Amino acid sequence: MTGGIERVRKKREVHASVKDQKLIQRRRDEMIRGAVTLFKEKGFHRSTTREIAKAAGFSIGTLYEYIGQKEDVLYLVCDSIYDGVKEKLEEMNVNAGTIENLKLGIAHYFRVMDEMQDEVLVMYQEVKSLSKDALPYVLKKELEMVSMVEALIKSYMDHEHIDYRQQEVHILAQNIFVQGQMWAFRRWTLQKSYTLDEYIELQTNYLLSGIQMKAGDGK
Amino acid sequence: MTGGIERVRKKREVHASVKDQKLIQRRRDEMIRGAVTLFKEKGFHRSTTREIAKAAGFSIGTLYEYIGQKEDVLYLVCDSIYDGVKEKLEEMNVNAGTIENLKLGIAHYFRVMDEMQDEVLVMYQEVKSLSKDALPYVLKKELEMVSMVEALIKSYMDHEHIDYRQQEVHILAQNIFVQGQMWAFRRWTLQKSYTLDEYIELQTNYLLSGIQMKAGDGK
Amino acid sequence: MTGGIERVRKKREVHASVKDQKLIQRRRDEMIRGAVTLFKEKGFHRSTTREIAKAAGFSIGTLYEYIGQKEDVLYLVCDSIYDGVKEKLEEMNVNAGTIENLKLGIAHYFRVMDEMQDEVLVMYQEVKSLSKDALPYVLKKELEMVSMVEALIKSYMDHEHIDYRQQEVHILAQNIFVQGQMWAFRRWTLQKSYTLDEYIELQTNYLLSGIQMKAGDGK
Amino acid sequence: MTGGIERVRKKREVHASVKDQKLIQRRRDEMIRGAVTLFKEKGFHRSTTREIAKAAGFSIGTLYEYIGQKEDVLYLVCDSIYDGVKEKLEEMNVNAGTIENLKLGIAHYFRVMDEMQDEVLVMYQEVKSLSKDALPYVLKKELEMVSMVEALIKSYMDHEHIDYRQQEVHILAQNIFVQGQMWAFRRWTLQKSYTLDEYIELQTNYLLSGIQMKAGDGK
DNA sequence: TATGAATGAGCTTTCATTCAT
DNA sequence: AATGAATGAAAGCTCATTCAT
Repeated sequence: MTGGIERVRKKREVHASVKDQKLIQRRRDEMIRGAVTLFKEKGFHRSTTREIAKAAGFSIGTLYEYIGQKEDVLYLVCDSIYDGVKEKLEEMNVNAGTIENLKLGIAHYFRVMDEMQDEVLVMYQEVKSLSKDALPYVLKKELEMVSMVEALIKSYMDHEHIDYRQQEVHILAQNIFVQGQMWAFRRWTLQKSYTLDEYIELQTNYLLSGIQMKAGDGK
Repeated sequence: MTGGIERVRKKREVHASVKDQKLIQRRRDEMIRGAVTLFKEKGFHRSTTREIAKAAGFSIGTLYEYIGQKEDVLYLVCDSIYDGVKEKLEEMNVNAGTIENLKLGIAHYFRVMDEMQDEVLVMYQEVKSLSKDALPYVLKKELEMVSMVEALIKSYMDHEHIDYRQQEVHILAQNIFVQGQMWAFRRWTLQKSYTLDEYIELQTNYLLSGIQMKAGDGK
Repeated sequence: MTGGIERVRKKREVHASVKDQKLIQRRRDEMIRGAVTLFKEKGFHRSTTREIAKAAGFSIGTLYEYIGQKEDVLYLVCDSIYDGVKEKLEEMNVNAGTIENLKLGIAHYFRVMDEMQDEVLVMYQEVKSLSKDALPYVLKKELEMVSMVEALIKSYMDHEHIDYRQQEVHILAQNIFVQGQMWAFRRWTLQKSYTLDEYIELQTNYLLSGIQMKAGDGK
Repeated sequence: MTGGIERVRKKREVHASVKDQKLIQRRRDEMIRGAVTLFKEKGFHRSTTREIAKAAGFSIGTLYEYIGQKEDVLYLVCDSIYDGVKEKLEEMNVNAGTIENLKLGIAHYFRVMDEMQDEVLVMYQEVKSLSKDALPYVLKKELEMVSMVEALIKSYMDHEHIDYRQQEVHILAQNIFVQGQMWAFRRWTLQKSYTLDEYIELQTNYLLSGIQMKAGDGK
């Protein structure tokens, strides 16, 4: 099912009748902004193309000048959210490898998830609606993000000369990644029990205890 | 959005024209079985009521003798999956409180998630399609399941006289719970890297290191 | 383009959701009747599916219970017209081989074309709108009709022991066939200049002079 | 429907925003050339104005500088094809009235039909799509062409002092005219059975036998 | 209780036409 | 004179739901 992910390179092409690339970018941004709001509220399937066009601020005819089919909107939205998240994550470049750095990195990731929780929610509820065609492009991006988390952990472990197995670091990265999303998609329960700061502290302590135990062993 | 969860008591009523309760139960079971297969493949929105009826083995007219609207099928499916999971979890009653017991409990939960991964996937991809009306009933069940995990941890901690804050145990339970689902809904990447046993071992070690560090502190 | 005609055997399948074959036949007959009237006036392309449904006396939803796509209506119409023409032609079985018989046969064909001129017109204006898929089935029927005319001529020639080349009889049959249709699709000019009887007489004389000259030669 | 034909005089006006008549002519020629190719392949209704513009080598905006509505393209195309056919027919001016001349004239007409069979096909498949408004202009041209054939026959008959009724010559002209078109629009069957030369010979023999029989009677 | 034909609101998508640049 | 982005009416088609049998 996902065997083709590794081979995915370029972005998926979305058909546009309009030729002006600048304009395409601008209109698609408007489209995405509107669509996120809409999908947040009603989901992709319950949103009509007319509603999407309206939310974007143009007519249905114009919408179809910039996409080939309804699904393209979903792809553009997912793609854009990933880019947004990735960009925000890259803002904070933390490679020093100290324990402080690791903590900061994790906290930063959780805060990004908090800021973009609507988008994260939309994406997580809707990716599965993407066709077999578009899915790999999005999943590839997700893996890239997990890799970023992984790099952060390795940077720390290398710096501290902690011995680790690739598998362990990988699963740890996945856990952190999912716990970040959890804050968004389980907010109906989590955000009633914890503030963001509490959540960050609890999860960080917990994550680090796992890592440091290892560190204790390793030394 | 979910403020009403606590007040939810009875099951949500699903309209049926037929009176015979036994028959209702039988037909709905057939319906659910067919629907799960269908939703697994095409999702709720892309499945038509005709397809659901066919998969269940009866006519569209008959389908509507046992439900009020299409969404009811989704509700029944989600409800039934939760019941299924819960039942399986309850099969293994592990309250001894020993470390072995905790490990067994966690492993058991992960194995149940593995066995029912299709169902878990369906549920996780589709709950968001439930109306405001039906959602609370389903979320309530989810909380019950988290509570089961929580109880398992507490039982261990109490037995070991480990000091803990409610908040910590709660987040731990949520983590375990989500990690179990993760095995199902991130199988596209996880199940390429790990066998179920590896996954269980890695996650258990990791979870316990967090807990035991605590234990070390506590004593 | 038409290389596949010879291999066409069964009727082209037109999708129907309804199962009752009797009902399908009845509804399709209603549909065809309405559609012919409509196509006569506006042509296939300018007629909407809603108009077709209305002309047939049922809703758009019902229309699509009996066809798979709009084009199927055109196919059914063309198919039905051919069947109608063929049936009428077969009513008069003229194989005696006398000159009187030949004349009667030709006259009968022209009269059928006159009776069904609306249908003939519709078919001639719209066959080209059939997809590559459906066209062969219709062209095959046309060839069958030309063959009927051909048989009529041969029957006469054999009876009169006239020597003929296959090619000549074939082209003669094609001419008669087309002259019959001509009465319908050039009615805007022909029917202003001639009554049907005049037309029949003129064309018959003309056709026979060609044949009989041959006969004179042959003897 | 066609009662107005006789009163049709000037060409139908097609709206143009551009003033320069030379330019209009040039652009329309480009347009017609492109459109014929397009209509040949997909028909008028299935061709979009964008495609027409593209095939003509200019933008959709420019297209509408030279026509008022889509249908005008069809009118221009039909009109142009008629002009083309007529021009070719007039190339060979055969009025000598001899039997040779008649044969040559008929053969020439058939050869023109063969050369322009794509155009003939397009025209015959699409005239019916012309509005009530434009049709008379085109039908008038058709009658003119039938008259040319008629003149050819009369010229022969007069020269040979053959007695004829107007009606007979008229129907004969119509037959020849239609047989020429037949070569184009029934090519799917005719051109598999005959070469053009065979077709010409067969039809000519046949036509002449009718005429000469008459001649024999007449004397 | 079971059936499936009938319905029509509503969906996605197209495309002739306009008009500011 | 030329362009092409914008428009929205209208098209084909689907499908949840009803109801007579």
